[in-house]
Amino acid sequence: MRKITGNQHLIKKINKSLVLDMIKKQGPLSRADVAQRSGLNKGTVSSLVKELIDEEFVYEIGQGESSGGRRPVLLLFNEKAGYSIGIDLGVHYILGVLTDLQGNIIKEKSITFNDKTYETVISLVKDTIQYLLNEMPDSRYGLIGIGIGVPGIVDKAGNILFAPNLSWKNIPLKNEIENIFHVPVIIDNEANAGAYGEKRLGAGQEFDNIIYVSAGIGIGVGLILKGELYRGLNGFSGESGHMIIQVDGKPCSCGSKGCWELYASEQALLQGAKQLHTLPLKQEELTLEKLLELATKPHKEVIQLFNQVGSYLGIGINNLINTFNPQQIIIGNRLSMAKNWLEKPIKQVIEAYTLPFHQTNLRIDFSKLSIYSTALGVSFFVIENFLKREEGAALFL
Amino acid sequence: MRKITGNQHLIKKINKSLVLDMIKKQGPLSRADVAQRSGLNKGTVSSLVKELIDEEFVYEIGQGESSGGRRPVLLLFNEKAGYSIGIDLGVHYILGVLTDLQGNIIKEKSITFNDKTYETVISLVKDTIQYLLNEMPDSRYGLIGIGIGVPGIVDKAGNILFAPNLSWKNIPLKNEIENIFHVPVIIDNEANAGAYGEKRLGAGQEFDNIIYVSAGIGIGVGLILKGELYRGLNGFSGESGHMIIQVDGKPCSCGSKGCWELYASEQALLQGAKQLHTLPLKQEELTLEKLLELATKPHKEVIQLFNQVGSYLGIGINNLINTFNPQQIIIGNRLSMAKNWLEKPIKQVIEAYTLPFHQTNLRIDFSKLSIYSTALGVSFFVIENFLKREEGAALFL
DNA sequence: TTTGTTTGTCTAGTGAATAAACAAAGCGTA
DNA sequence: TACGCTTTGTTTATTCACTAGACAAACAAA
Repeated sequence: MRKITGNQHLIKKINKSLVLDMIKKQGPLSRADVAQRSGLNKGTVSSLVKELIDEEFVYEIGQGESSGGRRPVLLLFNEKAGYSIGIDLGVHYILGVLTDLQGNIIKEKSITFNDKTYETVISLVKDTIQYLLNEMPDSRYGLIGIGIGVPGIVDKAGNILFAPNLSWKNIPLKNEIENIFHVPVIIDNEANAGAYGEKRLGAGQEFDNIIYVSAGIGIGVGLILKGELYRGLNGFSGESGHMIIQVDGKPCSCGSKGCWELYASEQALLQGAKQLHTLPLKQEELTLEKLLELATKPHKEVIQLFNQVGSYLGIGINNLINTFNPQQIIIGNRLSMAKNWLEKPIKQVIEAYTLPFHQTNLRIDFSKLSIYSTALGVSFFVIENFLKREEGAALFL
Repeated sequence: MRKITGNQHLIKKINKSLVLDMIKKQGPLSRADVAQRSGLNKGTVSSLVKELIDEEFVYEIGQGESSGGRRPVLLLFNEKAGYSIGIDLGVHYILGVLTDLQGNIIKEKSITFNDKTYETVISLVKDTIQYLLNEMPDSRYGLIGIGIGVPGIVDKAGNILFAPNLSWKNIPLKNEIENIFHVPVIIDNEANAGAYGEKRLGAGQEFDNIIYVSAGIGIGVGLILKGELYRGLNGFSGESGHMIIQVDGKPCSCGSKGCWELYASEQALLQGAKQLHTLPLKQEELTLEKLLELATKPHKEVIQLFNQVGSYLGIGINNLINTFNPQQIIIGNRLSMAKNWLEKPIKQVIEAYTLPFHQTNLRIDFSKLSIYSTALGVSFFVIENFLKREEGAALFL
């Protein structure tokens, strides 16, 4: 049993990481700015900045305006010191992004697939990574890692335990990718990644208690609590799609009945559409995209369908709000494309049902990163992991 | 904007608190034991222990057995260095405990009341505190604080915003008690307190991700995530009793419909009992205690009633498990008295409905502290708060 | 008795932070 | 233009907490 003990090295890590974080998020700043804002001594800041410059995480961009004295030397985070790759592995598509250390997309590549066998898909993933790798500019640290978001249950060792919509089981994905590319690989659930993406780069940057609702074929949830992703005991948190909202309701493939995602997902929408006989579509043409087209026409019954799905989304979100008292709900993944028809019913349900105290200071937003939430999220996992290792932990944010 | 910076003071605080914690939980230990287990240098431990002895948090109990060399001096946590008072303010009762710093109950007092007006009840609370205060032994630090758990929504400033079952609104309880007794006062929701009590002193000591289900007149939930109590943005988390498990179900006094607690609480049980016309009880005699008596006879229909409530409890717990992936569920508050009839249906529902991955390494337990969960929980809040401050905190601004 | 081990203290040294002095570079005004 | 005042960033001396290692005391076993 080893406990964490305090020593000077820990202090330095904390402070160095604080300084870097400040330059990263609030830059350009002078050394004096950093000292003043952090409360650290000027000398301390100087010495920490010197190290950061040596490591090429920070550089000087020249002098700023004087306010009556010597002109400051402005410092900027060197977002081009290394690059990260994030892969959103969906049920029908792969979206890969190459990002710099600030999370800016340098290059992206997306493909769709129909053959879901593991061999086929994983080969496409490798191709995508290789393609992005070829496009990567030279830099001090090169490729710092690869992140992959998957639609399924992932354990903390990076194995996909179960991905129902891909029909995959027990896949040691992290090992496989690490063995090929020889960089750290992070595998996480698509909803967790999306939540983190929105928190760090998207709609949730100002908030610390966020529930990200990934409404796609099913529903997954990513929880940002106290500013950090909450993963649960084994990393399986967020399977709220299988929350029962209707006792003895529709049977679900998970073995339960009345699960939320049976009423509020893309699948629920398409099921509902099948029952409509007034649609100018063949059964095999039924897609979310087509329904969105119809809704814009506008097609009354389709809009009503969206509204109904929105109401059910609101029911589950109500449950989550009463339990978590979050500051923000972010709705992401494919259904967020239907914002125009979902937003109102969701908000109506919450206004009517959710406890009044839990509604104060609460925001309901839609994804800001749209299709990039997950890919950027995993990419940012990799970046933070890298900076932590290089710098020492970002203990306090 | 002030950030937390690292300095030597922080190191010392971390290490000192580590040493104290170790002696507290694993004592009696020698200085050498502490050094070896913590990884700290022997000299460092010696100097920290010297301070702790000066502050009377630790004392030497004499020599232990030698294992072939000089005999060790054994150290023990001085749990009598101060005392804390915890009050469980229920809907019909007040339970007060005086505890030492280890959470042992030195004295307790409970009363019941029917007049729920604030003035009456608060006067009883004050009497209870005063009674316990009179019983308190002399000690270095005396009364270190008072904690009060209440059945309602409490904000982070210690105001009771809303306690439906007491018909209270906007009560600045913390201020009022502090002004009388002049010690730090902590007010929290009854479920949060119960969760913390079980985590630190009861059934949850070994686990870090726990959901405590306080099943009383209504249902509240206390969340222990990553070993810490999660309170949400404003401190309102855990109102899962108002999770909708039946869309368009029974109307709830909160304005919503189909809330969990309408089907799975003490109130639900009594409602159900009212419908039974075969009971040898008058309407006004209907209480949980009477029903428990009947169940032991055994009375078939009453047992069935308990089973039904258990099943519904299982439904909501299923929802929480799928969302949180906890390691342990603890069922507490009054309904835990019905363990014999509730445990089986709860476990059956979970086995049948909850995702299999979420069931591995999951425990379903009942409260170990029984009626003391909440009172001990708030008392322990006070203790931890005190120890944090005494050991040179001032970390957070 | 002797030898080796364990405990706990003491001393010297290290690393990181702070305070304060200082040099460099600018502005403003007489 | 000259001088004083500000602001920036570096340097130096000091403080503080921890570590390593020496050491004395206390003990078991041979």
